[in-house]
Amino acid sequence: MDKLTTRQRQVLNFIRRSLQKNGIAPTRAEIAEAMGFHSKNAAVDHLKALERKGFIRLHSDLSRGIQLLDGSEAAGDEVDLPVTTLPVIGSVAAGSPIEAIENVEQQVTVPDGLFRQQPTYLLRVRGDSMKDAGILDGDLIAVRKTSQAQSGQIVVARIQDEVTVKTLLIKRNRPVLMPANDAYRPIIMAPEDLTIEGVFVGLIRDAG
Amino acid sequence: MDKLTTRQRQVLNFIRRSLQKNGIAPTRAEIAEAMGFHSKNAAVDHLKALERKGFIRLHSDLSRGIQLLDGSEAAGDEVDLPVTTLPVIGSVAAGSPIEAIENVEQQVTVPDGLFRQQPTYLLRVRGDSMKDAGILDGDLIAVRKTSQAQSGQIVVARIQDEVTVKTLLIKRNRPVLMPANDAYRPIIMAPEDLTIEGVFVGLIRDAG
DNA sequence: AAAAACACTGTACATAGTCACAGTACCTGT
DNA sequence: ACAGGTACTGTGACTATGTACAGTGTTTTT
Repeated sequence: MDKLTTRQRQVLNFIRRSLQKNGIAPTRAEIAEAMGFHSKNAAVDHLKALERKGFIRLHSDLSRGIQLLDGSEAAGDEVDLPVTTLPVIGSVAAGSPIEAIENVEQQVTVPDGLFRQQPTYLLRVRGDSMKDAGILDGDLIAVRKTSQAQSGQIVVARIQDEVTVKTLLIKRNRPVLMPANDAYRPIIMAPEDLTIEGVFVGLIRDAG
Repeated sequence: MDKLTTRQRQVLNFIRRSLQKNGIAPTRAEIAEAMGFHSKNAAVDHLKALERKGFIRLHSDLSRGIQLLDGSEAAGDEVDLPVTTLPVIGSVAAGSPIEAIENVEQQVTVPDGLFRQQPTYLLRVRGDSMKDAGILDGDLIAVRKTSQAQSGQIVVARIQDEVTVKTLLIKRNRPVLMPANDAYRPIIMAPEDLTIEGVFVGLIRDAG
């Protein structure tokens, strides 16, 4: 589906709102009036563009024959949207599995799809070693559990008994954990000492 | 609500089916054809009866202006978890109210209480002027709408027709909008040129 | 038994609404 | 520099649609 221009989105939103409020699609004239056009044909042009881009379907010679094609239906107002409750992991006790119940600080529910990759758990960040990557002390990061990660990804890693968040780089076959803060040093490791706990897929910050 | 006759129920059901299937109400002629009438006016009579009994509303002189009133859509409205669907505001059109429906890019549902202060809307951040505050290009920030803000808060402000996110400082009774990026300059303003649209209450980032 | 509602047919007309044609202006990518 | 998309204004033809008026016969309610 093609991208819409601002104006086209405005028209689409007006149609959607009309449909929701009145249960009926607007006419060209109504669109023109709502948008401030002096000619109905401005609306016609937009409708053609919306149809060409696959957002609506126009039924020819049919009064108010505008049908929305993009997911959000006219009638179906509230669907039970799928949500997942994720554990928030606070400070991780040395040596314990990261997801151990003891480490669960609270539960936070997030709607599925909030992040393009579905997270497995949330981790409360301690310290500012990743502040230049926009990850601050106290932030919740969404983590997808995996033991695989690629160079360049931000990962949750375990070194011996400590859990840390860093950017993973692979240099000359050796993993390097890069902080995003000049005050910290890269950590160069032997592959066997590094355990990837998961990859960073999103972030939630509460400014209070 | 009065009781319907068998025939009236059939007509109502046809309207409902039509609406569901085509997203648009039928005309008198379509009803007549579907029911086997030889005259449109048979349909008209039924519609009048349905309106009188409170099942539909007819918009006069309006093509396909049949609105269902019975609580068919009320069903399935139950939410087990308190969530709020917030509009995501993309680029804000010059001069338009920030929350204007035309600016809405998408809707995102967040559970109540995810942020300590309940946001009014989400705003997609453009540019990196706040990167040292951990707000990056493309992030969604949660904004609580208010015209009041205190020195030190991160605010969504409007200067003439432009909307921007900055830290608000009040110095010698003059508002200063501070970026969090050395490449940008503080904006010192006359109080009357500054409109506070809301305050920053949280942030959501999708790392994809 | 009469009134009122139900369930239609049939004609006619005004208006609501779509859509084609013509034209202006701006902006963007090649 | 040019083609094509975007974003409109303006006119007018033609069609779709709603609705009034005038009937016919049947069933239900009072």
